[in-house]
Amino acid sequence: MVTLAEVAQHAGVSASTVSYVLSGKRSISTTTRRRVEESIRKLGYHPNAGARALASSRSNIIALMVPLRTDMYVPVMMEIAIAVATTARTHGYDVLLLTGEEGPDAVRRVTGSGLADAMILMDVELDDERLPLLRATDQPSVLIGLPADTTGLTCVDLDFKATGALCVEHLATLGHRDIAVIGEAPAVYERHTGFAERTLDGLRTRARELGLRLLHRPCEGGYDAMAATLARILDERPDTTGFVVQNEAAVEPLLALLRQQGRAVPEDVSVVAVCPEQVAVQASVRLTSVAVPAQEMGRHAVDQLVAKLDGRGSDEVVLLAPELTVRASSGPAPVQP
Amino acid sequence: MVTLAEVAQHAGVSASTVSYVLSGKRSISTTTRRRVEESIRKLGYHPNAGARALASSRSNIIALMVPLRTDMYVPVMMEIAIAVATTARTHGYDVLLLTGEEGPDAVRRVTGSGLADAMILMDVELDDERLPLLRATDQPSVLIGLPADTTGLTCVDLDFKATGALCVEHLATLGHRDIAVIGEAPAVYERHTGFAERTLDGLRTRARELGLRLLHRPCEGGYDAMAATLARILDERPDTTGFVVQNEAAVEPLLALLRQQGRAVPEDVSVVAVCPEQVAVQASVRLTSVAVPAQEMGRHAVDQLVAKLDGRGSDEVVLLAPELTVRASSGPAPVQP
DNA sequence: ATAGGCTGTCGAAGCGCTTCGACAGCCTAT
DNA sequence: ATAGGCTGTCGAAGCGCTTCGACAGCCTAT
Repeated sequence: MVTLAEVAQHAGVSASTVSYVLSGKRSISTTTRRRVEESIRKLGYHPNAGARALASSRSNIIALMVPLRTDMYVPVMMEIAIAVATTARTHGYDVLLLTGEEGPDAVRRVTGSGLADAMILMDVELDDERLPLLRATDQPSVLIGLPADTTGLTCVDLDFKATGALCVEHLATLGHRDIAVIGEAPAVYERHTGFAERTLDGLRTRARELGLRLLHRPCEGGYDAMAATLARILDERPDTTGFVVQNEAAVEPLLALLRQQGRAVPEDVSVVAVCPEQVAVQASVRLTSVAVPAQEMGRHAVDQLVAKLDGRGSDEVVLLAPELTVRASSGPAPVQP
Repeated sequence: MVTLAEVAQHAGVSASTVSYVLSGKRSISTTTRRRVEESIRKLGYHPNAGARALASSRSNIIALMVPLRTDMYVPVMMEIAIAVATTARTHGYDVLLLTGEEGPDAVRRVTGSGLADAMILMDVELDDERLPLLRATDQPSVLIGLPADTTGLTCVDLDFKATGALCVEHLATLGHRDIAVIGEAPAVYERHTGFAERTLDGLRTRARELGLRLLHRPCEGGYDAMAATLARILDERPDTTGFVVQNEAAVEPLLALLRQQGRAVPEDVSVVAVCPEQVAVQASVRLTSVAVPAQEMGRHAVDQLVAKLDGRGSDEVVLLAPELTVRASSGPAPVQP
């Protein structure tokens, strides 16, 4: 492995000069800089990460904690993770992948060992046990998701309350009066993952304001669960003409069931989904949807974190505004017979 | 931050003694060890990662290169990534997440800087430009996937040729004579990702051996593309009764289309999928399928890598045997009218 | 003409570990 | 009784960087 000393010797300068060329922290004459850069290139020099971390007490690494479960919103997670890795690189940072498995210990380990300079936490629960640790340390962190108490924390998330409101508004505008919400699996609500409850809050609040009737039913993914849920909904509210689906795994089963029962989309019933763009576009009916802006969330989280690391930026909660894209699954409510 | 020197002072021993307690590389008396461990616990000591890496020239980090594209086999990728992270932790390693974006430069950077001790590469293409670099360096690596030339490389993958053969055999046993393969998107074949071609090879070879007629059509995901592909297949081979689907995004559209055309599954046509378990189970018909053993691949790759890092293990290609699970989508071929 | 201030470069110290050689003190074999 | 070999511990060197203080050499303002 090539060292900085070797580069210095090759260029005929001192080690510190090479270091300053690399960091730009002191001015270096153009001729010297050129010579050093040439030597770096010729020798194929890469600064030793450990030495650099030790000397500067900066690892240039961002830790990303992803949920261990692989059963839910996986595409969104993956998209965020990749956006984080890509954006981090543009700022000169690498990304360390941690699973939620270690829990709070992971936070202690990372902050204690200087493995990473900062952390991004995904899938934060309303009352997450890692939060006190984050507040206690001076290592910057950003949450993707919104816990119950955000004091002293920086968070990025989609504005799920506004998302819920937006879905209801869209259906209301089209004349739908009875709306059913196909929610996430019951387990999601039990874990108190904030986004599900916030969406529901937005849906309910706006529905009340607009005088609509709203029915909410959690639903496991898959065909059988969806069939049971749909049957129940149509028993309870036969006049339902608008559906809001938040569970990706329920989207295609719902469409299949509606088709099977002779309910045409969008002529008889309208469907609005909260899901990644790809799911909306590839579904058997192109879905009117609010996209979860996974890439933007990942990018934003890193930008925030880097700002903090540079001494800029501060604690704040950023809620990204939802955007509803109208596609082929929603239309005017059928005229009452 | 607590340092090793502070622990040493607290325990009343020298720094090297603490180091040896931590590493176990020299014998330490039980009393001393207890005392040191107690001090470590009390002070909440975590070894500084940079200092350790510098002194030992070992970072205890494994780099994982994931593909940048987020448009394909995402759940599989994510499952592998999480299995890698989890397994690595059990061996005391952390995982650095790299996207394919940097290409070969990422390999140079990692090996040159000592950022990681070893690498795992996912989504390796048949003639990947990173391979020469891997062969040239003495840093251990494992590929998930199978390039054209595996000399000097360690690879882990599902045996896709056997997978193809297994699907054909299953349908043949049930009496199907005309089989159609819904393949991956054309772009996948153009990129020469090995697995698609190897599956096809297995399908064709076994079909020939068993005297079956086989039609292969690449297919983009989604409903419209699937509709066009299916129409074409049924025009060309109206007697087709067996389908093998490799593209996850085509599964549900295919089932919907078959239903729509009045072809019952499995009474009229049988469907076998190559996809993650979850997709097979949650589909509108529970699918007979060969699962891609993502977790096992990730775990195996790490185990191999750690063996190499410990001086055990050697270059070899491990192909995991496919397993076909019979579910509700396949049955005896219909009796000829 | 000269003081004072830049600009560019160097040398040395230090970051927090690991690891090597040394050796004190004991045990065992003769 | 004594040589030789363990066992357990220490001190020092070194890993490859960053960063601080020092200062030579020049320029500019008076």
